[in-house]
Amino acid sequence: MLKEDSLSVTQDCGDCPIRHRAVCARCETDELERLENIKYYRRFEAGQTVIWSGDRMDFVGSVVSGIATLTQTMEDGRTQMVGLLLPSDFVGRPGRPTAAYDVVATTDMVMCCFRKAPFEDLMERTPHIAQRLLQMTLDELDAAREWMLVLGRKTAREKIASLLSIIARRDATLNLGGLDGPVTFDLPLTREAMADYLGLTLETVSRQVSALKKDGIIQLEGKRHITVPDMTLLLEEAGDDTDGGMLV
Amino acid sequence: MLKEDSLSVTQDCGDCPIRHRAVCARCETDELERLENIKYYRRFEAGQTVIWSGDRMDFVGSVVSGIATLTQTMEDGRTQMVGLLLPSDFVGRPGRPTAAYDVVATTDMVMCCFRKAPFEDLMERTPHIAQRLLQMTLDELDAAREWMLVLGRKTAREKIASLLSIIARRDATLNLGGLDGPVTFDLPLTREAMADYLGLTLETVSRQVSALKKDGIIQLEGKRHITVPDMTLLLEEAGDDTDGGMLV
DNA sequence: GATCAACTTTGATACAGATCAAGACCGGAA
DNA sequence: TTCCGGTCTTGATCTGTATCAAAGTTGATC
Repeated sequence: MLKEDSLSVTQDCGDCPIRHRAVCARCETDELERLENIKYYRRFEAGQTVIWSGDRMDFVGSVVSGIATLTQTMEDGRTQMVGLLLPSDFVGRPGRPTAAYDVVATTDMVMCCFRKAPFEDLMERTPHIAQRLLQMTLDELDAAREWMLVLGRKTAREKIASLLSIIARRDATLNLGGLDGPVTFDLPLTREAMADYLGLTLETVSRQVSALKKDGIIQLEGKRHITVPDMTLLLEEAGDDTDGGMLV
Repeated sequence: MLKEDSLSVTQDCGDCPIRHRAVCARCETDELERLENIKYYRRFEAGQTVIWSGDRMDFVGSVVSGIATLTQTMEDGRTQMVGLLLPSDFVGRPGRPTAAYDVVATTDMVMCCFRKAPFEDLMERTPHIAQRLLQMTLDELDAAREWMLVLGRKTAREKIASLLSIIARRDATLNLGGLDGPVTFDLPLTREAMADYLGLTLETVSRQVSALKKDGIIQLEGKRHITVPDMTLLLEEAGDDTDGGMLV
């Protein structure tokens, strides 16, 4: 089974993205077996906390379905989301005993977990796992840096447009591709969560979403269901370069 | 030579941090030799551009001395610094042909470079290099996420204090330790570069630096030489948790 | 020692987004 | 059906930072 170094998320084996992301055909079959042996699933409900910052964390894993957020909070309560975990994203850090961020499920979610110690052992003996994780981590780093530009230099309207673009893009590539025609998706975040991701207040988020709607850049059905008639218009609002350079 | 898996930067072999960072005693000696063979040095003057975003990049490397910045620029000129490269920091991305950011030397700088293709070959055959790079990249990712909190949720004054803390800390650990007594260092950045890092204007940076000086949190000698009489006061201004959790 | 360019500081004013406040909407429970 | 809590929208006002403008400082060069 699994004889290609595939980057895609759900082909063949629908249950466990990490197998596609972290291992490849060059790994020995019995290493795959071992990975299989230390794997287990955890199920979370919307709103449930996966782990608190500072807590002991004895597993790593990846999101199978649903969405989680990575957030940091200051003593006075100011909150910044530092990552949005969509299906296939990796969670946890080999070589560190405690969690650095709060991880919260924002929708019902399933994670595929590996006990950390055996996973680290395995990583030690299976070079391509570390190489695969390195690529994934570099991608996350690029995404984080992309987000630094959003947080530091973009206006509220541009921030909203950037966030919607990212969600639309991820949604489109995970499900039925095509960013050419109209794109439709459900917002997996509350206005407050969007605000925490964008470094804004929830009122500002609400106002800017309304403004984008009024200007015809997006269509709203209810509060969460969004249609983007023309993605290029949205990307223009986001202030991005016209190429498809955006990550996440 | 080099018989420990050392994380420190300049012991034993003063000329090339990457040897300490990316390799370790478990690697074969002849792999070390090969690493040695594909290595070369490049020297940059203050203000010189190492590479432009989008350009072909056929090397990876690390900073030996001096400081460089990683920046992103929007079409209209808005600029966000997404990384500060201090001695021992790694530059470049194995597995990607072009640079994703502008890299500019802000002081005279020396880099130790490796041609990318041979380096990737070597990485393929020497597992601990990928493992080492993974750890370094995870550290960078944490630093980027820490910075997202700064950009998204901190006030101008807190931003300045955060930046000064990071520079003071890096300076202290690279040179003569001790964050207990007063800490003295030279700012390696112009007010404009600080602004680009913090998502502010240079005028605001100037005002807030003056304010911190007036309040006795820092002392200024000339425009660039800074003394922090009491680091705990500065960290308080930065709004950080009291523990030493800050990264970079 | 004078000149010049780059960098920095300081002041006056404008504005984007925060804050405070009030309702509107919507789904679930009784 | 009504109530209720959570979520979202909208309005009025305030404020931190940007913007525009001018002058001060420093160090290099002639």
